[in-house]
Amino acid sequence: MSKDSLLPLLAQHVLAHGLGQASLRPLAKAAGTSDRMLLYHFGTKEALIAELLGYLARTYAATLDAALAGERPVTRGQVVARILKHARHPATQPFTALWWEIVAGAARGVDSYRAAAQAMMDELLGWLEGQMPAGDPDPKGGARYLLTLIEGTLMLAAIGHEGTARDGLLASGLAAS
Amino acid sequence: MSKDSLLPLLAQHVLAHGLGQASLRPLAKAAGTSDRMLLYHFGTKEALIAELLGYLARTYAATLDAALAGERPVTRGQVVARILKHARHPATQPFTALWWEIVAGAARGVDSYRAAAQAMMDELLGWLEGQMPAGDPDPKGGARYLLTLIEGTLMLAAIGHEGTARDGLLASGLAAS
DNA sequence: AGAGATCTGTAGCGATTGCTACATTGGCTT
DNA sequence: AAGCCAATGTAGCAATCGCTACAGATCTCT
Repeated sequence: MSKDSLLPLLAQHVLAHGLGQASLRPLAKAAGTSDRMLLYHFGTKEALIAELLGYLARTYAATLDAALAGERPVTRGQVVARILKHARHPATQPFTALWWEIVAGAARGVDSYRAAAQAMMDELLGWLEGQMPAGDPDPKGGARYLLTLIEGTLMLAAIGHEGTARDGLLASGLAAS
Repeated sequence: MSKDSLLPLLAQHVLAHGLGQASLRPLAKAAGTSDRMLLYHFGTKEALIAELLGYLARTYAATLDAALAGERPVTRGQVVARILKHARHPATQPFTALWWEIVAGAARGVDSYRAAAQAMMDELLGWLEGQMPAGDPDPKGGARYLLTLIEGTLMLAAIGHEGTARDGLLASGLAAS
């Protein structure tokens, strides 16, 4: 059992139970090994979390590529709608919950959290830029504008303000339902 | 030493060190008392955190009212600029870091976190509605739109993507520098 | 003044934390 | 066959966790 085969199992555990409550023994149990072996492989819990965050970022990138393929949208609203549909998909929900934990860690200045958060946002931003409508007057700025709106929407939804988020999007003129 | 006099000291400690790492003995030390007494007053750590979150929400509301008073802006961009200036103020930074922890808890479904997050967003939304420019065509929807944009901007800034956030705002047409 | 309620310190419990020392296994090389 | 080295289990350490039992202290009301 190597690092690489451990990481998916560890990721599954933190997706289900959160990063904050993740301690070595439960993690080991979920991965079918012992705390002793986790430290043997990763050296330190901190290093384990850092590698795990990296793995999650790579997984997120792969998920984005796979789930969001398709022909290029015609309007900005369609771009937003596609992302939101993906983010709200039940299978994505555990990841969304974890995302805010990563943001919290990044906001506190923890390097590995910040790196993972940036990597994921870079990935999403790249996808957005590539999906901007063909005749868009400002694809680069527009992608950043949409990213900002999307993340604000997801945050409001995360705390139970989905109504506010919906009305905000409606008033944006993007007319995503 | 009563609950009410304890809460500000406890709040100061979690603002400095985060909610996740807050355990009874350090909290008690910061408040000049003992873990024994914290449990005497609040019954349970969970109840303590819940009351603390309520206190933080009330404090946030008071801070907003105090810091953001002034004549009504003329453009939506000025509304956004005023909020962002407040959020970026050094004195607000510890609260901003804590905010994402609250969001993470709310996203995981913890009731007290969700209640506090909603209360704070209600407060901010109310302030925004009251500050929308006089002739605004859609003050209610516009306030929600601005709230979404603002929170997205703050999130990107929290993870070190301030450049992306700035470009997104520029492309929004609100022209907040 | 005496009785009861309120407040607070001391000590400790059982569980969990990250991590380590030591011993053992097993396969590979020579 | 001998020896070496990576892999793994067992046991335990000191620290911390939330919480509780017990004993004084202090205060209030009659």
